[in-house]
This record gives sequence, C-alpha cells and structure tokens, in this order.
Amino acid sequence: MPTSKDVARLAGVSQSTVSYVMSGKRPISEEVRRRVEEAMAEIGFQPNAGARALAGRRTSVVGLVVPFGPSADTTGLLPFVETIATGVREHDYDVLLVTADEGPSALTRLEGRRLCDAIVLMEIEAHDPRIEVAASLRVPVVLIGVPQDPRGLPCVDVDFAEAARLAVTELAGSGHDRVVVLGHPAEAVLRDVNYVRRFTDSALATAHDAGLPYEVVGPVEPTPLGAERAVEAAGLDRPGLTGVVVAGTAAVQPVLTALVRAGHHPGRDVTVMGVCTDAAAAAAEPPVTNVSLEPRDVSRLAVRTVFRLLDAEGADAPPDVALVTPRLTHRSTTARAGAPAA
Amino acid sequence: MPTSKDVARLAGVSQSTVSYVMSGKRPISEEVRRRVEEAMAEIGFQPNAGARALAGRRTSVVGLVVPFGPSADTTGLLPFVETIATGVREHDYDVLLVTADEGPSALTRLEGRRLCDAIVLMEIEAHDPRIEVAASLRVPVVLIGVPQDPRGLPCVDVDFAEAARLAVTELAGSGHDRVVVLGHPAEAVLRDVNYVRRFTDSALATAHDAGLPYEVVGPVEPTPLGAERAVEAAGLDRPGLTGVVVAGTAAVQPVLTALVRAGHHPGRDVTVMGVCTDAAAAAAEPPVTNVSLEPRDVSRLAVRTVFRLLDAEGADAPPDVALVTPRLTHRSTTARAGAPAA
DNA sequence: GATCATCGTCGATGCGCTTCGACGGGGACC
DNA sequence: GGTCCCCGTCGAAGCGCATCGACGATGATC
Repeated sequence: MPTSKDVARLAGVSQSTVSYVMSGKRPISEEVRRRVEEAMAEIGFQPNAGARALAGRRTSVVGLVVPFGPSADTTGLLPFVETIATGVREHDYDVLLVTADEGPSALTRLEGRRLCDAIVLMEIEAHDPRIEVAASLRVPVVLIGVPQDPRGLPCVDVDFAEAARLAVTELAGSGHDRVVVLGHPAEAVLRDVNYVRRFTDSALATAHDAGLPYEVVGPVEPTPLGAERAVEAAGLDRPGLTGVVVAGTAAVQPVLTALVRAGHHPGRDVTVMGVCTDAAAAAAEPPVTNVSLEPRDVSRLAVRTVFRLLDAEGADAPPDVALVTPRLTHRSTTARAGAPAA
Repeated sequence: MPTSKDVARLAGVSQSTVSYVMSGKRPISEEVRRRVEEAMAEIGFQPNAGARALAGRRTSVVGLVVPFGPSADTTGLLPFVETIATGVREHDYDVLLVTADEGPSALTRLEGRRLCDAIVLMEIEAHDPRIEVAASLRVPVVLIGVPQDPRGLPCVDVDFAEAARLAVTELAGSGHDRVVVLGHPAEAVLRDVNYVRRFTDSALATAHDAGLPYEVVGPVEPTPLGAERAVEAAGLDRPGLTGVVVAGTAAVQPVLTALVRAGHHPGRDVTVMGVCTDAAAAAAEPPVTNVSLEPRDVSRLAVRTVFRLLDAEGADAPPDVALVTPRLTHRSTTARAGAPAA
C-alpha cells in the first residue's frame, strides 16, 4: 500500500510537502501541487486513517449511538441514520455505529479510545442515563431529542409543540366542533420520550385557547387492531365535525383504514390530520392532510450542529436547542364545516 | 488522556510489558499482571485506537455497506444492521457504516485508508457492480445475498429456494387445489435482487413436481391498495381450496386485511402462508402460518463468517455460500381441505 | 558445578502521518 | 546596495502503540 513517502519520492519533494498539499495548511506553488497530485493519482495513494488520527489528533469519524434492542422503534430510524451518514460524508467524515444497549460505557469507550471526534445520540428520553455521562465528555455531543435537562448539551429535534399547535389551530379555524388526538404508541409513552408530552401538552393548550373541546385517545398501537380500537374510542358518531389528529407516521394508514371500515369518509364527515412525513402522507390511501415530521431535516440539522461544534472549537457555540419547524400541507382528508356529511 | 506509558510508570514496568499484558502474546507473571491491571483501572487507561491501528496493522473495525438511497427497501434493514453491530462488538470490534450510494469507490476507500479489517456488503443484487471491486480487495469481504457470480467471495443468505419448497410442499400435502404466489414488490424485482428469482423458481418447480396448478401474481406493492389488487388478481372465487403464499414481511398484513375485506376467511376458505419473520407472523391479524425469514440469523452468520476469515487468514476458508434454513410454523391461517368454506 | 534452555522483562525501533522551526531565495523598500 | 520580510520548501520530532531481539534469572540436565 503506497505511503506519502512514496508520493514524495515520485514527485521529487519532501514528505512534509505532500502533507501540506493535502491539508492546505501552508502555501504550495502551483507547479509542486500539480506534480504531487499527479504522483498521488499515479500510485493510487490514500492516507492511512490510523496514522492520521495518531499524528493529527482527529479521526474524521462521528460516533452515532442508535437505540436498537427490543424496545426501540425500529421503523423510523433508518432515515435518520442514512441522512447522518450521507451528511458527514460530505465533510469527508465517516460514521461509527454504536448500539445504545451497550449503555453509557459506549460513550466513554468512544472518547477514551479516541474512536471519533464527535458523538450523536439518538432517541433521547426525558430522563436519559446517557446524558450525564455525555455531558462529562471532552468530545462534543449532539442530542437528537430534547431531554428534561440537557446539561448544556446541544439538542436538535422536530418542534413538536409547534406541530401540535399548527394542527389544532387549523382545525379550530376551519369550523370543527372538537379535536381528538390519537396518541403515540404505548412503547413511546413508557420509554418516557419527551416529545410525546411536548406534543400532547401543546395540543391541549392550543385547543383550550381556541375554546375547542378536545380529547386524547391513547396509547394507540400502529396496527389494524389498535387503530380500530382508537377509532371506536374517538366517539365519532356524535353530531358535529370532528378533527382527528393522528400522531406518528406508523399510525396514519391503520387509522385511515379503520375509519373507512367503520363507515366514515375522511375529508367529508371527519377531518384527519396526520403528524407524519410528507412522503407517508402523500402515499396514504387516501392522501392525508399532514403536519410534516421529517427525520431527514432533523438529521441534517444534527450534522450541521456537529460540524459547527467541530469547526469552532467552542468559539461560536450552537444554540442549546435547535428545532425544525413543521409545515402543514392540505390533502384530501380535510373536511369543511357545513359540507354535507355522509 | 492516559497512555500506556503512564500505566507503565505507575505499575513500575516498561511500556512494552503493558502492551504484552493487554495482548497476552508473551507470558507475564501473576504479580506484574496484577500491578498493571490495577494501574490501568486506577488511571482509566484505554488504548488509543489510531495508534493501535498504525502499529498493529489492524483496526478492529468492520465496514458495513448498506443500501440506502431512494431505491432501497428501508424497512427490513435495521435488524440486519443491529445484529451485525452487536455481533462484532462481542469480538471487541466496531462497525463503520457506509452507504452504498457512495458506490464502489467506498470499498477502495475503506481498504486504501485502512479504515477496517473486513467488509460486509448488504443487499447484493444479481449483477452488482460492487462485486468486481470487492473481489479485487485485499481485505476480506462477505456478501449478504447471493449474486449471479460471487467471484469467490463468501455469501450468506436465507435459503429462499428451501423456503419456497417448504411452503409449497406443505400446501401440496394438505389437500390444496392450487397455489398462488404473491410476489415481491416491483422495486425488488427491478433491482434484480437474486432471491426473488430463486424463490419463484423453486416455488414453481415444487408445485410442478407436486402436480399442483400454480400462478405467480406480481409484483405486489406492500400497501393496502397493492394488496387489494393482488387479491383480486389471485382469483380466489374459483371453487377449490387455494393456498396463498405471500412473499415478504411487508406484504403479509396488507394481504390479510385485503382478503378479509374481500369476504374471505383465512384459515377456512383459503390458506395464507407468509414468508416473513416469526415476529411479524405472530403479530399479524390474524396470526399467520409462516416460513421464517430471519434477518438476524443471516446477520449472525455473516458475523461468524467475517471472523472466520479474520482469524484464519485464508487457512480454513469458509464455505462459498452459507444459507440459513427456514422453518415452517403453523398458525391460524392454515385451512384444511374438506372443512366447510365460509 | 558447569551448561543450556526457558521464563519474564526491558529497550529500541518503526508504523505513516502532522506539524514546527529553519532556511534559501526573491521582491519591496529605504 | 543593503535590509526586511514573506513565500515555498525541507528536515526532524513526535503521536501511542506493537513487536523484535536481547538479557538476566531461574531451574533442569549430565
């Protein structure tokens, strides 16, 4: 395997010059740069990552701690991971994948062995044991999800409060008589993921401010059976126009299906507002009005935060909490008050 | 951050002795070993991964190339990734995650920069451009999926041919009049993933040998609409007992739902045989008889293969193709011939 | 009791890179 | 014409570990 010394010999320069060509940390004449680059290409040189890490004290690796294990919501995770992987690659970084069931010791390992320059923690719970450890590290850490006490660590997430506000405000403004929130799956509630509370609280507060009766049904399992039960519990047979807010991508289609089977017509006698990705909303049958919940946006924000931390070395610290603002898109499940019910 | 030299000083030994305590490559007296280990614990020593990689010429990292990007079946992927991550950690290895949309150059980068000791390639297609590159590497590569020409690279996968044989044999033996195979999603067919053909061919051959009429419906999208269309196309209104084989975890529930909506009674007037994970089969409504398709088993086999390659350095080469044998489990969707239809 | 292998430890070297200080050779400037 | 300075390059010194040869101290062997 060729080394930078080989490149240097071929280009007729010193090895340190090769290094400066790569890093750009000292001015290099056009002529020499060209010779070095040609030499690198000719022998197919690639810098040894281990040597780089040792000499340069940086690994060009981001550690990603993902919540696997039986308890994890395994479905929506991959877009996060993918976007982060792709995002860091644009900075010529790589991703080291660590599973959360290794526990907080995974964090000290990543730091102690110098396996990465920064760490991203996913699926942060309201009271997460990893946070205290994370806060004590010297490597920068970014949290995806907002815990009760971030301990000064930067967090990124979707703005769930704003999502709930958007959804309920829209329903209140378009003549609905009540709002029913179909909640998150029991698994998420039990794990005490913070966004569940932020979403629910905001939904209730907004409905209350608008003078709109509201109700939270939940937890709801994202299965045909769970959706059926939730629809039953929603009490849609009362007179008046109900707005149903469905929280979570996985629950949207089952709830739609259950509604139709129960004889309802989303978009006519009931409004369904999904809190889910635009892709899922558009692909649903029928296409569902939604407030966007985009994991990719969150991941991109996380990557940006990581490199802000990495570049600035504490200088321009990123905001403590950065939230992605959701967006409401009308599709076919919005019913207008006054239109004839089925 | 403490180094092995610090440990050596504290324990009153030389640095090389500390190294030998860690590696076990030379005999160490009980007394010295104890002192060194205490010293390591006291100052919280952890070996620097970069220095190790440089001096020892091994990184203790496995590169995992996953097929992200728009074309990928993103749903079933995570169990693979998780199991591999957990599996290599048992050997004190880590996983470097690379997305396949970086293309074959990702492989040369992993090798050239010495980022990992072995590579696992996922979602191998029948004619995969990564394979030729992979075969030319000096780092060992394991394929998950069986391409048309593995170029000598070891492959692991589920035995799809056996899965189809199991399913169809069972149906043939229990008095069914015909077999309908609901195929894989169009996306998988288009990508020319090899298992689709292996499964279908084997299903047809087995049905033919059993003298059973058969039919392949497909491609089938794993959505309510796609399932409905597939159920229609299956022609279940003909007299006689039909066995429906549903290929792919994602399609099982939609097909079941569509069948019920069309007025059928899985387990009475029609048999449904899922080709999916046991977990999905048990969780389905109703629980579905299935041939197990366990990504975790495949991943474990992949990890085992990786370390066989790593330990043996070519000595005891693993088999070219190692397949996980599926298992048939009866649940509530198996109908018996002669029982009254609905 | 001299010889020789064996065990347990040490010192030195090098992995391939980054980075620092040094230094020769031009301009720019007085 | 001399001084100063900056540009572009080089040599050397590590980064923290693994590994090799050396070597003193045992114990075994005849």
